[in-house]
Amino acid sequence: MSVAQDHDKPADRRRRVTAQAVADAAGVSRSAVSRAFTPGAYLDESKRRIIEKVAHHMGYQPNALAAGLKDGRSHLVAVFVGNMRSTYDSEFVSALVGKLNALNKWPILIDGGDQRAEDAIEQVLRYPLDALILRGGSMPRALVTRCTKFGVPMISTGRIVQSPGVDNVCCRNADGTGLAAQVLIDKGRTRFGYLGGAPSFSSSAERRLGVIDVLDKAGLKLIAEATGDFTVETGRKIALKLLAEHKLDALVCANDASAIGALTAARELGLDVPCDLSLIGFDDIEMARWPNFDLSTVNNPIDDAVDQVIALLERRLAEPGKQSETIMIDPFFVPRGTH
Amino acid sequence: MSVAQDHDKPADRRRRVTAQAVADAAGVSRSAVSRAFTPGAYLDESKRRIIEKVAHHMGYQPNALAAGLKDGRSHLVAVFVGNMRSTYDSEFVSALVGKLNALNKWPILIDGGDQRAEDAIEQVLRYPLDALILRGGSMPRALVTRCTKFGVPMISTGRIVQSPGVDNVCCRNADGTGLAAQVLIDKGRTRFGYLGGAPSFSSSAERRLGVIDVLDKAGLKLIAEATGDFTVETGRKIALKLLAEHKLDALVCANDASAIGALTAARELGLDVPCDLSLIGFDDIEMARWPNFDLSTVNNPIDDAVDQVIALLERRLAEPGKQSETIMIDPFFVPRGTH
DNA sequence: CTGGATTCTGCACACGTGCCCACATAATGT
DNA sequence: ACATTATGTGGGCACGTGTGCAGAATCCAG
Repeated sequence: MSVAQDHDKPADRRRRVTAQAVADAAGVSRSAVSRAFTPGAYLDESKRRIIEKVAHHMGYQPNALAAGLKDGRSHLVAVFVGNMRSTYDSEFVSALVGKLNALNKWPILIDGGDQRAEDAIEQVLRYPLDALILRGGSMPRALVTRCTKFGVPMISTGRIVQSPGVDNVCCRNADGTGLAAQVLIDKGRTRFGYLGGAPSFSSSAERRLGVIDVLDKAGLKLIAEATGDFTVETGRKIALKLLAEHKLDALVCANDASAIGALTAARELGLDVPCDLSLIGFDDIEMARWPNFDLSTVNNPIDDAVDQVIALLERRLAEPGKQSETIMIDPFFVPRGTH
Repeated sequence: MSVAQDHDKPADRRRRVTAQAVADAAGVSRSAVSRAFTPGAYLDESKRRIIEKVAHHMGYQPNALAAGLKDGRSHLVAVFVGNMRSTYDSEFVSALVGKLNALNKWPILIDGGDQRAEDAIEQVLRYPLDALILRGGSMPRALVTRCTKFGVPMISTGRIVQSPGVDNVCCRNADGTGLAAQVLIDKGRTRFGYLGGAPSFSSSAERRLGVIDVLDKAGLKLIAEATGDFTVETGRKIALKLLAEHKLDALVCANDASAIGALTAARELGLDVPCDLSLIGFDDIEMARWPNFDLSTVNNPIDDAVDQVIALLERRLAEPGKQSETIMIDPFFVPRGTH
């Protein structure tokens, strides 16, 4: 039990295997070990093989903290998620995490829904982050400038942040709902309603305008509208009221969750969807495809958006001082059974 | 443009503000700055205030990489998620992330569903992780031993990993489905079916046994069973077949998603739930509460489980050599409209 | 054998911090 | 007045790595 380790430290807490230990065991210098783990480095092939074998056996990997300290690049990326409970955000983050992993960038998740989110950001800035990715939600202006001051590149998606040094990836929301509205107009619908999300979210406002503009060109107007919070439960509650008070034949919703809530409400009220009422969502989450919903909706392309975020990240790392960009993504209509 | 920074380095890439820079600006020693950011440290109060002000103005925070390198504790926690698309796992991770953030532990997410997950784990081990948390899914045995070799404490939840140095938090699955089955028996149901998940997941097997044991005590047997993959789509497909081929009056499902699929199937087949058929899920995800499902289910307590994971983490960090523990969580029946 | 070219390797520095230690100053006790 | 204690401060080491540099080793042609 009291047998000492190779080194004479008290070693109350077991430390990591170090490059020096591997070097000693393999009978080479520490530099050689370091080179064995550096892709383009100059090292005799046979020696490299020996070192790799010994290292694997001892359970050695270069310490990423030390490496990051050396070259100022941590490979850590903070991901600030507005609302992790939201289905779309959750699908988005899932895709994002997968692609970051594949790139050997490590996503640190921060729950923006939490009260202490600001504090969390402040704390996580202690790491020299490669970037901070914002997914939806709203981050206080002050925090954005604070991050810029720390020199952390920011990439926002789902909400445009107008600030020098912040790159954006965003969906052409108005185009999306415009497409949907046009389909309904072509079908002969005339009595339109809009079921929005929280007004502080620009996406809901943009989507609303998309409907209004297209209606306007056709000489039509919104007959009724109401504001929810992007969730199924609230969507249902709001829609029950909206549909009872107004005789609508078309309802465009700010997102799929709201639309699914509205669909439930319509059925509870005895309305036949799509005969009596056309119903359209936004996002095209997996649930929209379920046979019991079969929701007509606007696809908000996750893979495209994530790819653009990754591309922006790589460009930004290659050229830290570059002009900030805003990439727009084109949504498209997905016809299913509710329109 | 060619104006040099305070220091005479070429500074092609802008570096972080350092403690030395703050010390120079505030007219104190670097040690003083360090102390200003160390909670219990000895420093004149007025001096501390000055330093804090200057530091905030310059955008200084201690570099967590350097600090971690120094004391061998990175405050990073890898979270390996079996399937981020699963609703329950996503709710679980959301809760876990929130509580880790509150503790100033930073969760690095790894998507276990991805092909390259093994490689990702190998790479992320370069960071001296405080711990590795496994949520569901299945991690290859070899990787587990590899992590242990690296001295990274592991906490598994949703699936018990029998290995020295791995702590576990797990639900008493059999008890849960047993409770549900008993309720149905008391209601007079006799013709039971079980809709399971992938058999490689121990949770599904345990839940199945829970039903069988209770049926056995009542002199009953499973009439039919089928195996899905925990998703709504597959649940529906399997249930369509199962319900068409057997005249059941009770169907216990391995999880809520399967149950919701089965509910859809039952309705498509014209069955009245709960009159003709009692249907019970497992997990109690948010969706189970939606009025259009109103699913009777077994609550698989997320908050309790996450709290236990956090507690285990803290105990493990306080005493790295401690015996590994297995904490069992008690699920409970949630009566709603489908039984 | 010798000089030069080529291939390989070890030394030592820097990255930014926390903390121990020695020391300086102020406060207190005899 | 001096000894002793409390309080505050700066110097410097260690954490583990990547890499420039100079020098060692090897090889080849003359």
